[in-house]
Parts: sequence; C-alpha cells; structure tokens
Amino acid sequence: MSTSFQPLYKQVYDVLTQRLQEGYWKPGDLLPSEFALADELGVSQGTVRKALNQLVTEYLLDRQQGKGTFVAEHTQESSLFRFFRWREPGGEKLIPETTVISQSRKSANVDQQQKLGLPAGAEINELVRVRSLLDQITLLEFVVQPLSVFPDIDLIKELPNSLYTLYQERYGISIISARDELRAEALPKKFAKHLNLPPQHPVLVVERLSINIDGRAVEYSTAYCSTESFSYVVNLK
Amino acid sequence: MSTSFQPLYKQVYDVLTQRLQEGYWKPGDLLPSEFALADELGVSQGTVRKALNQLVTEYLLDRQQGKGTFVAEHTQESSLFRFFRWREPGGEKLIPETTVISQSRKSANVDQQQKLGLPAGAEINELVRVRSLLDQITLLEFVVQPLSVFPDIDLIKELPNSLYTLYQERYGISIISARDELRAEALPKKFAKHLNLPPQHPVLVVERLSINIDGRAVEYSTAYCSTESFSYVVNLK
DNA sequence: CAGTGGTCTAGACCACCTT
DNA sequence: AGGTGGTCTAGACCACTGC
Repeated sequence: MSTSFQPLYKQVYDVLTQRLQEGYWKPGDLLPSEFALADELGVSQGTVRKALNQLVTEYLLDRQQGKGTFVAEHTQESSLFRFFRWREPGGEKLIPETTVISQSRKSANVDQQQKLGLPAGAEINELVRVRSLLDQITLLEFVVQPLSVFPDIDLIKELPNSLYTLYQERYGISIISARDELRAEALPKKFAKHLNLPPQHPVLVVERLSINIDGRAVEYSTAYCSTESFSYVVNLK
Repeated sequence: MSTSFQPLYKQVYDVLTQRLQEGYWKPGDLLPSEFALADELGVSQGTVRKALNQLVTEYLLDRQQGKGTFVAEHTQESSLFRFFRWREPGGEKLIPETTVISQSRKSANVDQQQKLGLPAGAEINELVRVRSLLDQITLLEFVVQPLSVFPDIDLIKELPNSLYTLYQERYGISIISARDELRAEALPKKFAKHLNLPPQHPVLVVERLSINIDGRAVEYSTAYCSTESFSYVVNLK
C-alpha cells in the first residue's frame, strides 16, 4: 500500500481520509461495512476498525450499531457547538441569531493573504454580520472568505445561520478545527453603534482561522464581542 | 466484576482510574505489564490494552515501547502547555516567570464557595502573583486554594513556577482539565500598577476552574491579562 | 431474518529497552 | 536473551437495526 513503513491501520486511515477529502464519500453517506473495506484493502476487519474508530474520535465519521458508518455532517448540534463557545454565566448553551450587515468582494490585504496562504492579489469576500444571544447584540463579526475556495459566495442572497453547513453542502468544505486567538481591546468608534456599546468600551476580540479537512486554513474571521452578559468558555483537556 | 452491565474494558478502565485516584499508583510509577494486569483482573490482554490506551488519550498514563506503562507526571513540558495558552503573535510557546505578591488565609466568599463546592465558612488560601512573558509583565493572577484540599499551603515559603506540579507532588492532586471563562473588562484602578497599564485599559479576564482526577473543582483562579504583546490561543477540535 | 457495529479472546510477530 | 508495548489477524458472540 506504500513503500515507506507505516502501520497498516495508519495506511488504511490515510486512504479513508483521502477519500473523504476528495469527496469520494460525502457528508451523510453510508460507508461500506468493516468487512467490505477490509476485503477491498486487503487487511483484516480489526485493522479497518481501528482506522474507522480513529476517524470517529476526530468527528469525521459517525458509527451507529446496526446501521453502519456514516460521514459526519455539520448540521448536527453537537458538531456546531464544538466551535461556538459562547455561554451564559450559568454555563448553558446558546443559539445565536444572525443578521448580515454587508458583503463585498475585494482584494485580500497582506494580513489576510498571509493568514490564509493566498497569493498577492487574491480575491476574497468580506462578510460583516451581527450575532445576538437571547436578543442581546453580542458579536460583530468580519468573515473573510477566499473566492478561490468559495466561488461566487458573494452572490448568495440568503446566508444560513451556520456558515460551516453552507461550506459543507455547497462547497464540499468540512471544517474540522479552528484556531482562536483572543485579546481585549477598546471598541473602535466606528463599530460602537453595531454593538450598542460606547466607544472605547472593552471588548473581547476573537480572531479565528478555520481549518478544512485537508489542513488548509479556508476562512479567517475577526469578531468584536461584548462580554457584558455572556462569556467565551473553553474546556482544556 | 460488577453486576450492572458495563463492557469489560470499561470495568477495567474504572478499576485503573480508581487506583490512580486513590494514589495506589502515583505519578511516575511503573504499572504492571498488560499480561500481569490481565491475569490479575481475569480478562484478556487485549481488553486491558484498550483500557490503558484510553487512559493514555486522557493524559493519565504514558506508555513507552520496551519500557512499560507509567503514571503521567505534570512535570513534563507537554503537560504544562496543555493548560498554559499564552502565545506570541507568531504562535510560539512561552514560558512564564512568576513573582508572588501576597498570600493570605481567609474565609471563602459566597462566589468562591459556590464555584469550588465548599461549605459556608470554609477556609481558603488566596495567592496573588504576577507572571511575565519575555520580561513583560502580562498576567495578574488571584489563585484560590481551599485549605481542605491543600492543607497548610499558606505556610509554604517557596512556591514553584508551576502550581500544578506542587499540587501533584505534595498533595496528590492531579489536574486533568480546566474550564476557562473569558471576558474583556476595564482594568480596575487598584490593579493598574501591577500590570504597567493605565487604569481602565482593556484587559482579558480569565476565570479558571481546575479539575482534579476525581472530577472535583479544586482550584479557582482569576487572571487580569494584558494582551498588548501576547494572546490567549486555543485550538478547537 | 440477515447485516451491521461492539466486545472479547487467543495467538502471532515485530520493535524497542534493559541486562 | 527476556520483557515490554505495538501491530495484525482470525474467530466468536452479542446488541441493535431494518426488512
């Protein structure tokens, strides 16, 4: 299966991952059974199982006893809340409501080129939106989407609440991880009206790089967040 | 091994976890081999292996081919940086230097009682310290330690840079996870001098609950952080 | 009922470490 | 050489699903 040494289960894992990346299997699809995969790849069922279970821990697959193994979908609640870290003081999960402010096609600036690994002059779509939690305006978000990754995304009229679902269904992009960088800043005057806060008020700035299944950074967003009523909560394990 | 149904490997996992909690095996100890454990518990070696590997993914054990299986220690770099999320803009890891400002025994206030699950009137040690990154003062930290968990910790003269190591070596407390709650605030005037920032400057406030191997919250800390030069960085998976 | 994943076992061989 | 964990296989039985 490969000349350089790799454990068999790792080689199987790589084959499966590649098929997921290529879209050979798409989100929601039913995979062949363990025995069918084992036969096809020339290994034992236990070896296939080990690779499959690894992909389950990475949220790429979903296995259901008696039914089969499916490609994970982002439409599941559990998957959404992995990346949405806002919580009430009580710790309860929250569902955001989203309003689009503007959307425009432009050339990526140097920072955006660097963060997203884009060539000079690359085009992006910049989406500006406001998100509310329990009817309180909390986040002002600037989302940068390379048009090379999301062709014509600037032409879409009705954006869903969850962009990741759109990425997956329309562009075959499955976000598997995100890198958040947080700092505190004084709210810039020009953003104040959107957040219902006075200028210079302290806000939490969350810069996020979203990573596709193939390891590429495909989206870059910056959010200015009021933390008057809600907090960014994360569990370190 | 138990009357209610549990998979064998889960029962083995529970036995091993309990022994770790009780201190039957201590950090750094060498565990018996897979076959020895399998004999003792009356299951096959593969079943023990499954439980052991689960504990490795939870950072409770460390396995080395040819040597054996060891109880994980917090003194390892990898373990420390799991919980220390401060990074340079470049993304490089940073080692903090720490200076103790004060330490005092007092009664837990209501908030502290609630967060740590303490009875009314419980005594705590409050440790105040300043931490620097690359010689820049960055964090002002208030650490709350219940004396019921850490007896006489207020009497220790020389605190190490890493409290978690102290907890493990001296009190048998192994921190396995932490829950961070982040918000932005204006720097209170009384803290300004410690952080070399003007009062009202935006700071990142990080409230942390540290969780012991038995699931109890055993430490509660609040940090006021300058994000002028460094950021709190987290990878969501 | 057949097909799926979940668990458990037993045994083989390998790679690594220590003596 | 002997002991450890790492990999791989083959086969058994169970629990759940859907026809």
